[in-house]
Amino acid sequence: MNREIFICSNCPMTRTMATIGTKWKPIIIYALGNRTLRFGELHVRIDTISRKVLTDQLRELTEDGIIQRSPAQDSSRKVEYRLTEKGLALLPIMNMLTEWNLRYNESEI
Amino acid sequence: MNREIFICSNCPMTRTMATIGTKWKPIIIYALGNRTLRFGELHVRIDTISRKVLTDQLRELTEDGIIQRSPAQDSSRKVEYRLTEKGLALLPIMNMLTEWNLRYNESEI
DNA sequence: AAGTCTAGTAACCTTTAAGTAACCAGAAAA
DNA sequence: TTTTCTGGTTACTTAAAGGTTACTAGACTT
Repeated sequence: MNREIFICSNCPMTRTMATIGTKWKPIIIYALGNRTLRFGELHVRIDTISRKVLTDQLRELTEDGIIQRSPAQDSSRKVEYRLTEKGLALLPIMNMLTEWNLRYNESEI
Repeated sequence: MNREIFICSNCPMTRTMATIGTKWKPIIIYALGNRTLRFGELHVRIDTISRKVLTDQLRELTEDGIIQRSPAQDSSRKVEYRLTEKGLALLPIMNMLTEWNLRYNESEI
């Protein structure tokens, strides 16, 4: 009965990657930070993403409860996005990832 | 001169994702943890990955300095892998990610 | 010697996330 | 009225990560 072997096929890391492990979600989360931004503002900041993909990813992040979409206060056609509490809890982790990368992959000696 | 706009197309998060943002790397790092494992042991733990992809990703992680590959001490044909200091620095961040996921996506109320 | 183990490798295929281009409709501005 | 803005949507394509299958060679075991 060797059930002690750690099986990672459905381990916490695998499940976590299934939720946020796409190319653009971490970048969108990072770009939002603790600001509230309109679609267009996000698109300017992440200027290499297509509007299609940005739309798709924003919708998924909204459905997953990581960001919140609401009409902009000064306009009915503009919408704005911001991180929810759930999303904000991710931010420091994202920041730590970038610090790790800065330190280990980008520092010049 | 509006250079204050934060452009994320080559921001820290984008660069970080370029280095570790693939399907299997975070999972491999998590599965290794602070252990030293042989190829076959890793494969048992991540049992849904193909040997081809495991080999590929292990080689990239080795080239990136995140893991270290060395002959096993008790055998010349077996090789073992472990996280480097650089890789170990990632581990707590990975753990935090899974804790986040556990708390926000998997908790039953 | 034959069979098994070990960590791959090669050739090719599949999947799907991401990308391209064109279009849309309502609201707002000129 | 026309044009621009805004946040999409649609139809299709592309790229590449990941997967499948078969094979390899040396080391080890029977």
